[in-house]
Amino acid sequence: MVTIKEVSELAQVSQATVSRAINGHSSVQKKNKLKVLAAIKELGYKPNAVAQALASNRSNSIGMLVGSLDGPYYGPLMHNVESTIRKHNLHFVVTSGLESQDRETNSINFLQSKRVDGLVIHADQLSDDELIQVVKETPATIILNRYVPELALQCITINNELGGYIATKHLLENGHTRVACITGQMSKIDSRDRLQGYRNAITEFGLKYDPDLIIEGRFDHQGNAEVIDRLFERKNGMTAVFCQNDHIALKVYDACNERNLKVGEDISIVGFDNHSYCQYINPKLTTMNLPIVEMGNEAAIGLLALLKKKPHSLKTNLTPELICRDSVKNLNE
Amino acid sequence: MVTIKEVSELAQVSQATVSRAINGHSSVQKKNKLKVLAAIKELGYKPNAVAQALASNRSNSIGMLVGSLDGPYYGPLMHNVESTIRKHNLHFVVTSGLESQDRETNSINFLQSKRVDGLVIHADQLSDDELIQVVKETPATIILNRYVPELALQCITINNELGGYIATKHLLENGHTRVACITGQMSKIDSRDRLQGYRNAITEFGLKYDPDLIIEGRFDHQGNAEVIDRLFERKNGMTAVFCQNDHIALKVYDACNERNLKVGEDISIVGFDNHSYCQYINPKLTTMNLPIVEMGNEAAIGLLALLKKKPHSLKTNLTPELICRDSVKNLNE
DNA sequence: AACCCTAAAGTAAGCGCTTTCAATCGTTTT
DNA sequence: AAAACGATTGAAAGCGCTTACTTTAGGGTT
Repeated sequence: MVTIKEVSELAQVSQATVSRAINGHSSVQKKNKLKVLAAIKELGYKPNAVAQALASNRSNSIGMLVGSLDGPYYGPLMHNVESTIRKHNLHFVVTSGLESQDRETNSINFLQSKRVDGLVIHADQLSDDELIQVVKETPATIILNRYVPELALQCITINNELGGYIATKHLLENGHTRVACITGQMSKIDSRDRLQGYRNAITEFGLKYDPDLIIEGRFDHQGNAEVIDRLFERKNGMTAVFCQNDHIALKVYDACNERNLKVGEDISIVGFDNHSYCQYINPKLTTMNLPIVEMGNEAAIGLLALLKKKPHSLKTNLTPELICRDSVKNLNE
Repeated sequence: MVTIKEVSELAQVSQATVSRAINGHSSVQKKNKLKVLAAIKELGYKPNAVAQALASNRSNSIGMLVGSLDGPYYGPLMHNVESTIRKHNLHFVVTSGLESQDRETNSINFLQSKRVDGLVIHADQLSDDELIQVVKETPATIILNRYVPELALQCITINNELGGYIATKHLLENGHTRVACITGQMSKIDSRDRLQGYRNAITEFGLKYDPDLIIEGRFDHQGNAEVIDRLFERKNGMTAVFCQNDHIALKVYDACNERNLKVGEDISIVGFDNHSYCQYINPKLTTMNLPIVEMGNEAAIGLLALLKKKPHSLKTNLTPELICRDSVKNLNE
């Protein structure tokens, strides 16, 4: 590996001058700058980022923690953060937490040990305290999908309550009065928020909140089939169901098929997440689109502001958007 | 930030001993090791990975270049490489090349400047020469989905020819004799390989290769509709079509719908890629599954071997697998 | 012509760690 | 008991860069 020393010798200037030339510092004579550039080219010199980081205490890179490197949610999120970051000549490092607290802690330690200048964190398992601790070490940190009061200016969340409200309202506006809701795990704040949105809509429409219409499912693939069976067995007169995510909605499709009920006709469904398969299933699923792109962009913008220590006003609570497709019947017509 | 110096002072040993204790070197008295560990805990010391890397010329991390951080192909790939890598206590850094040569070069430079110990590269645009150059600087490099003769032992590819053969054979075995093939861009090696597999199968079954049945489409979303129209207009008597990827297959579904042809009945289709939506469309698409998981694992295993300079025998040409669903009719019955 | 300024360059001290080499010390060998 | 040895440790020299601090040189002042 060729070092700055060799460059300085070939260019016949000091290492300091080479360093200044590389980093676009003022006060380097044009003549010398050209000599340096020529030498760099001739030797094929590439600065050692490790040494640069150690000496300058800046790494010109930002780190991101996501739940998984795979999947329809994190993919676009990483992509959007990265592309903005990159435009500002910062480099991007991702690690995954895999919904394990150890892994999340470990990943953040890794990023911090690499002395990233900033951090974008999407953590499920870390406690508020831990997050506060992280921010203490890496002040330029943006936290996604979590609200920590002490870090209010650095948190970006999705307004799940509003999302639940919009989804439910859509059903109500289409004339449904018996709208069921299958939640995710109630241990998750997302589930509770979406359910609250559901309640808000129900109330707004002068209906009564009926626990018979509510059942707790799971966001992942486990055991929703039985839950849905139970919901059907309740004979609660439901004509529509708001599923708190698309996986659940898919299972309801299956349950309807088994019972010879036609989705979008006998029973209306609204999902949540706007998973890519929503447009391929039959009938196409009406669902809530998560503002992932927006979240990625906001995160990057907020981060850049933090790095420059500029005051910034983040959009901190993003609104999901209703995507109307074919799984909801309008009873008013 | 607390440094090794402070730890050494608190533990009343030299920095060298602290360093050795941290890195699990032999020859550190148990007594001292405990003192060091206690001091580390008390101070909350975290080693500065940047300094470590500079001093040791090892970073304990490996880099990966993918086409995009988003998407159903790269997601699992990253995930699988990462999980194996992580088990070996190495860290993982990804960057994306976005199918631009500049970006790919830039990304690799970034990773090399961070002095990653090894590299996994999935590059579309880099030339063989550039790849050889990269390997010269970072010998522990695995190249995905490319075959560079000079780097034969470090390349892992998917056997597209075999995949095309298997897909076509499946159709032939189901009694189809007029099997069309819609290729990707013929400028891409994948397209040519898959087509060659098609030819092999056709020949093996004693049929004649008929250019009337072949048409060049695109792997992405652009313009396949017209191509498919042209194929249909040829009135070539086709009863089945092998689509070189699932996007194309999806377009053929649309074309069939427009013509009131029933997929899996009037016309049989095999796709390629096993995109997640394949199981959600109607009828479910029979397609070739890419061995992405296997590729990720092989890459990681190969990389670890290279790092240890152990000889290794990589599985270098992985076989896609036929996933039978409902889009192929058996004419023999 | 003596003086002062300032832009540009050089010198050298780290950044926080690893690692070579030398020193120390309790043992074992003869 | 002297010599030799191996196991631990410490001292210190870097790793390749950045950056405060100094020096130099050229230009403008008086």
